[in-house]
Amino acid sequence: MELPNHAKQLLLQLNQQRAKGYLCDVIIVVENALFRAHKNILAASSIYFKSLILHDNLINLDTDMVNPSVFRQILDFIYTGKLLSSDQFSDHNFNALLTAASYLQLHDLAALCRKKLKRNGRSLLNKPTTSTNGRTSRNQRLSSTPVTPNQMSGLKDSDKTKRHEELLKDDLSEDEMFVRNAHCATSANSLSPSTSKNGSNGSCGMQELGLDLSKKSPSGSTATEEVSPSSIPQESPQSASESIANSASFDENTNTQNLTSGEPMELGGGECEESQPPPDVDQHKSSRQVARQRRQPKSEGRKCEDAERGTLPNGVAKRLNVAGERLPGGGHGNSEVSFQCKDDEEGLENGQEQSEESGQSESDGGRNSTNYVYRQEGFEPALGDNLYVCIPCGKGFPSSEELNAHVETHTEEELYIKEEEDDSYPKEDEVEAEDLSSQITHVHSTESRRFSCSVCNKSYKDPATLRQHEKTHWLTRPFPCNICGKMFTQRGTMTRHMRSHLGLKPFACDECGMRFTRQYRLTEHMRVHSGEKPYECQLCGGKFTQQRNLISHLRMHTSPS
DNA sequence: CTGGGGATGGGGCCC
DNA sequence: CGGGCCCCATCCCCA
Repeated sequence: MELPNHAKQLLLQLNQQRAKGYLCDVIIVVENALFRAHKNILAASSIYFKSLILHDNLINLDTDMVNPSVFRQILDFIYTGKLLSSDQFSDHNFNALLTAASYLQLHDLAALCRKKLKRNGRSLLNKPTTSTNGRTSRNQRLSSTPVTPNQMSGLKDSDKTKRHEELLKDDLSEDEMFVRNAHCATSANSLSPSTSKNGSNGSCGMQELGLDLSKKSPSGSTATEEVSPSSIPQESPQSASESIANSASFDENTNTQNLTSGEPMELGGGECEESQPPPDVDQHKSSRQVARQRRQPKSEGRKCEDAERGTLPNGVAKRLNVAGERLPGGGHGNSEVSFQCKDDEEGLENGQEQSEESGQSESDGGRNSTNYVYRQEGFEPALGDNLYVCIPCGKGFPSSEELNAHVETHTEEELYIKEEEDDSYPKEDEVEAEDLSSQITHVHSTESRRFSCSVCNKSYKDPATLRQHEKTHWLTRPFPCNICGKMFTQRGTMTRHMRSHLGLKPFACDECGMRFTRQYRLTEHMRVHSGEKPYECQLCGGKFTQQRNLISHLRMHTSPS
């Protein structure tokens, strides 16, 4: 007994899920575009994907072998078994597809392309011929003898680059080359409004953000062989899928990115430059790093636990639910959408309240749980595209910038939160922490701090800093994360947050190759190698490499136990 | 099993 | 806008 359409229906469902980001657990980065997908599907389609996604949730494909538009077609093919017929399927397109399919070891697709090219009478796949300019088409040569990623990675960089250049020349039409560049430029502009405002300078936005995708998940097959610490994403599959799904959810709601099936999420630019080989850090790998590699799965589980307990960043936790609620098209209610950890027994039926409350109380002490507007909270059908809502007046705005501008038109009295019960600055734990910190550092002199906050009386040296501080009292957070939607008061914090989404760690340790999202972390880390312990406990003489550990230690001294 | 220490990640915020 | 520091939270190791 066999259901005739079972496989077809299954694929259909999976493709729909992909379009909505449901249960997607891997991000594929192609140039500046992000694609979400399901690991199982990719693994079932290609040995190459299978090996890549085994250790990584963020895959960065070699941009010389595949470009975003081609990869979109490929992804569609993987999920549907069909190559959409359209005018765009020129021979050039099939060549590009063939190259990419070979690179990704999608043998069926490669065979289809070869067949199509052969049918068009232009295929030189099986019998290399001389092209009009007398050159042998290296693309076709490659296609007939697919280069496995391992083979490719075995090439010297120079050879690889050369080969890529050859492939590019042969595979991509002038138009495609143009599109690639234009794509880069436009996506730099499609970065968050704030970033795009700064212009792209002809480079892709990632670099402006300090986001180096190639460093995160190097192209080629390195991930298939040995997983360097840097290639292990910090993001659990769970959080990755949350991010993607959540991103999709409000993309669909806000039409800001207008995702369609397989359409790349315009992250806001990527590197136009050729992907760089990963730094060879394996031989420097410390035992600790190896240990960390080992425990990575556990830390993923930990994030699941965090989600359960609502200790994930509030925006993430919240969108986890919102994504389920607000997906358009009906039929995708909460019951169908589940981004829970697989071992989550408790479920998220009441998870929205949990994540909203506990999630925020964790990181923000609960202070902003009622103060700040999240886009989803402001999302009402009546608001249309004006999803950035000002709480005091209820007006909606299409962008954070406009909301920001609007907020500034309010008077201070309107803007500041009159919550006497919560405005006991500093809070108790802050006082305690300050007591501890005061044992290490001295209190700032207030003499030169002429500019004081009218809300909490904190004083600052210059008006700009005061203004920056005052924004922390605002009702809104003007800088949303493009991936999870979490809002931030400072753009820099949001940018930093984005790095954690993407597992981007631009700051590498020269000693062991370990990578960090922040320079300061690297500085901190370097003391591990130098053995420097500049922080000394005045009570017991204990020395520490990090100030925070000294503070933690001091807490041990001062605690009643 | 427990507590302390080492190390790391993420957010807030000031400079 | 980046750097730096503070906070909290967490993990792992080890005594």
